[in-house]
Amino acid sequence: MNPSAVACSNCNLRELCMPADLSAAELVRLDELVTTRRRLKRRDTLFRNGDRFVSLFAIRSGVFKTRVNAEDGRDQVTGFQMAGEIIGLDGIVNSVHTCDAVALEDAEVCVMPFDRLEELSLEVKGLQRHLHRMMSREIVREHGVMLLLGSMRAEERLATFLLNLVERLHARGFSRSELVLRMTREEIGSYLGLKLETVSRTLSKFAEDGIVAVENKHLRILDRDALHRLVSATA
Amino acid sequence: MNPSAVACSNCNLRELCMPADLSAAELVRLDELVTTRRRLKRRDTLFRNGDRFVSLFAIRSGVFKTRVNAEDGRDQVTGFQMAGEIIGLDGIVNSVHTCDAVALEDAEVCVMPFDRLEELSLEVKGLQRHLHRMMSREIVREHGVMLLLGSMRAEERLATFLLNLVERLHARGFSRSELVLRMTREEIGSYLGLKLETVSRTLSKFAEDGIVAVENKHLRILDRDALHRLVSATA
DNA sequence: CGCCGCATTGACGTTCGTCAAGTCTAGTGG
DNA sequence: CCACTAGACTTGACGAACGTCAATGCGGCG
Repeated sequence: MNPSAVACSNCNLRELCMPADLSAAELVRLDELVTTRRRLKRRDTLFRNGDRFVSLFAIRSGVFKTRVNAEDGRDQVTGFQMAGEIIGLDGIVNSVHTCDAVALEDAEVCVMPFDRLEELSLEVKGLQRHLHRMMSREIVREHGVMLLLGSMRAEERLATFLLNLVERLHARGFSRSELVLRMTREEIGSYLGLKLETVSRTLSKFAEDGIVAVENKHLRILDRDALHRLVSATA
Repeated sequence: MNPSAVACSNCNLRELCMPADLSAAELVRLDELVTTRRRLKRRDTLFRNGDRFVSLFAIRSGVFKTRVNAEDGRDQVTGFQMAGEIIGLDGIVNSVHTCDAVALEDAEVCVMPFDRLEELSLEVKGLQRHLHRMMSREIVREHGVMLLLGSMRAEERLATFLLNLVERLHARGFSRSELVLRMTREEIGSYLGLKLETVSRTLSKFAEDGIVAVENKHLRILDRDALHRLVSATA
């Protein structure tokens, strides 16, 4: 792999996964941090519950899911991550990963050894701040998921999910009305605390109501406002 | 307030909320960080959704709840926090708090101005590491809540909740079998994604089955194993 | 001592899960 | 390149778990 290919300094995703306000000198330091990349194929796991935690990973391409496992085999999808997002933060506390990260399509990640990241962030204040903000953002995101799981009905959950997904895709240059679902109905259901049949039925209902057009994994949002109304509907 | 009273160096909760392996010199620095405390009465809010984020808070005494608000007025309790735990991490990402923190009983917190905490953690590596671990721990905790909300039935949720609560109290020197619920049934329900009636009914059922003895807010665990079995029961 | 918030319990309704049948799709191997 | 198959999806019928609504009891605080 060509060294210049793993430089943050000329990565078009830098603004997404790294702090914006670094000096040229600091950027050079950053390139020392991210020295390797890793390619994954669909269904490959980036890390697994129980794996020793060594690195955080910045997603360069592809979509991942993270999931936690219950003792009895049930599992819960805790998030879907895409380009520019960081995964592995769960491993920091005990140096062990506590969830699985699985590629939903062929993907590539930047490997960021965490001990080096910590050392570097002692010297580069902007990096330290960035790391704190990333972790805080994840905490806030999970608050939102708790709200969803704890108090929303199926239609609201799915509407919230679709709007969030398309918004994040839009931030990456994709359409605000069309998207491809990289995950199965079952994975969506696990994330939303619903069974796959309920996800399917609810999507069909949205389609009937003219809110979306569904064709397998391809989805078109026909009535954004209707989706928004569903989200803020009084139960 | 007597200055010595706000020193981490002689605080009996230090091992809970601060790193264990600080040198004497580092401990002195720590005392510079935590200069004020704040007392709250029952129902007082420590911070509110929308408040500017300035400080993290370490709980010295009392129990808090944090909750997020939906636009339509619904809310979701995201956690109950007790002595030695840190609240306010949600505010870091955008310098604005995104949830409310409410005292469930008279309480006292140590105020840790976050800009100073960040500066100090540039110099005290153990403190930096500690901050990272705290945030990661919160992320992992929330994964557990997502699993609970997304895939457990009412009895499992409540059993999980009670075991977690009594375990944390035990770590603070309290009984492993007796506890006082500082929160209402409604607050428990909000946290667990259940209605207060369901919480009440489920508690009554546990009492009927001889698993717990309930008298208002006072609760005695009579059969720990039964609770554990409920948690790991295949749905 | 009285009131108000909290809790309990019952009857009933709704939403979503379960089970099942059948179609479709995409990936695999001949 | 096509046929085959396993997984993914849809849809329906039914049931269980939990929510809703309502009545009542209780206890702590002013």
